[in-house]
Amino acid sequence: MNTRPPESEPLLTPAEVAAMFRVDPKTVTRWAKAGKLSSIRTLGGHRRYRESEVRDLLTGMVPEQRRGDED
Amino acid sequence: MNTRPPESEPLLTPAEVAAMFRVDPKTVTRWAKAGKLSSIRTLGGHRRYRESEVRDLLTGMVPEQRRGDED
DNA sequence: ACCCAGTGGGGTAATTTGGGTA
DNA sequence: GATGTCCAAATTACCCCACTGG
Repeated sequence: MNTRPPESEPLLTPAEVAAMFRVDPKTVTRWAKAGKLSSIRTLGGHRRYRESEVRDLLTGMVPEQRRGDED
Repeated sequence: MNTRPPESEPLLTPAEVAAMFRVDPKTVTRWAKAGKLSSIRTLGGHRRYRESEVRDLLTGMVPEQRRGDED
């Protein structure tokens, strides 16, 4: 059979991302529209999200400001 | 004169394309039926897809597909 | 010829989209 | 401003069984 599987980054469905963040799938869509989260489109127009990016966001590895601790 | 032998472009199975888009293999079949994705047929009737075309579709760099702006 | 994972064809649920609204 | 919800339409996922690919 095909011994050369094409390398592709794992993608997540809107429902999966929503479950990970404990938000409504619609909210995830808004994040994508706002450019806060990059998305890939299926040929039918549905969005898919990069698992690596979502994981980084969940871990708090955002390039934005990191909240410091107060004294 | 062309001294180049006909290089066969790498073909992908429905399952491989489906994995790249994170969709069901049947969905890829629908895309082919709808003409959104060109397909090659085996002598038995199974579909094969061009890897280059699939990659372009994934990247969004396709002349077709006029929808909303990117996210 | 047998095995069996994958595919085609069909039908039916489930999810997603987009807009408007709370 | 950011989320959640309701709605209709579109897209996708899952179910069957018969056939193909190797």
